[in-house]
Amino acid sequence: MANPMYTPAILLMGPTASGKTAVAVQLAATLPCEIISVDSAMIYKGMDIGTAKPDADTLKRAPHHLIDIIEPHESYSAARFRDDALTLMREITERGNIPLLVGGTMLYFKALVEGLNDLPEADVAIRLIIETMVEEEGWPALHEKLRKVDPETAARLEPNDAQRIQRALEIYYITGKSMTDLLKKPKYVYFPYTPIRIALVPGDRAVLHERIAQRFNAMLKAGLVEELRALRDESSLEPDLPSMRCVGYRQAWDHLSGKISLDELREQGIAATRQLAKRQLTWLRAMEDNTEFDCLAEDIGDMVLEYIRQELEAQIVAGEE
RNA sequence: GGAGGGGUUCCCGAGCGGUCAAAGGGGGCAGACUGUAAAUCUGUUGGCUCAGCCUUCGAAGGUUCGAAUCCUUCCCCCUCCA
Repeated sequence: MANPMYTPAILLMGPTASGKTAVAVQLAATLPCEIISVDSAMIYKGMDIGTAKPDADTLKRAPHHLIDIIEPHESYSAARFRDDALTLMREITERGNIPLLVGGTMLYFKALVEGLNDLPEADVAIRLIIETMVEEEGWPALHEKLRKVDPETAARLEPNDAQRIQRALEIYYITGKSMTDLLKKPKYVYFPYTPIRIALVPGDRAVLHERIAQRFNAMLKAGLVEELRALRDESSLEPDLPSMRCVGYRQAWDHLSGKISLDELREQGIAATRQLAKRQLTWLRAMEDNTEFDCLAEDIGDMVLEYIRQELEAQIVAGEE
């Protein structure tokens, strides 16, 4: 079916609690597509409640790729996502289906479509060394070190931006080259698809905030704290793991450690979710070529479906010319 | 009924005669973002015709050149003794 010149892929983006899953499931029920999750939290096995993972029944009706692919003590990356997603997209297309990428991790979308430069992957040993240096000297000192080997990157990073300073130093220690130099090399963008980009955006932020609060309360009722307790019991987890820094789990961890009360967990968890949604909206505003839909609209699913149908038709027409 | 403590900008909370539109934190808002991204970081946060002016520190008076800061009365809240 697929015209090799115009292989469509649907990108469905939106902040947390915008109802992406519901729309995706509706699309999957109607169109010949397969869902790929674009979500840096749903990748973790056993983290179901706090990540608002679709339930077993939904997953049965509308299977999602890239959910439950690693353990909470493991880590993932934008680069791995890109590889995984491209592999899946090829398989899906070969089956005659359309890849439907759904999620809120905008860096993953960006890495997928725009590609990544050739940079070394994370190195645990080197990060450990850098962390030892931090304990002795602090981040501003490391920022100074970075300035000596990569002044351009140092100039654009704040002396407190621990994560990015660590990454820039890591790149230098592994390759002997500055991040600046490596980013200057042209990247080879492989993305043989014509994307249909859809952004689900709330027309009224206050309503989204209300939804977020209700959903977080529901998560607590559903046993978020117990879920985390069980995870901690069965494997040795640390609070600084990427999985344990996910919204909700981080606060639940503090609660289990006795640092905060249940009410504080509720309040802080809701606030952290709102802040996440805001950052996601900032990403969406910065991205060009998205077609926006008000995720609070009643018939949002139908509207998106209709739009996709039109776009697919337009692609076919364009392909025949 | 008696003895104390307190009411501060959206919230918590510092200030205790001028340098206070008022520290700090939270929240909000805006932004950044290349292998941790649900992460990490930055800016901003009374109003306006904006290098100035106006309105804020429970309420109303008063002292003073000048008060969120001192005095008086009143209204709330908390603790203790009855």
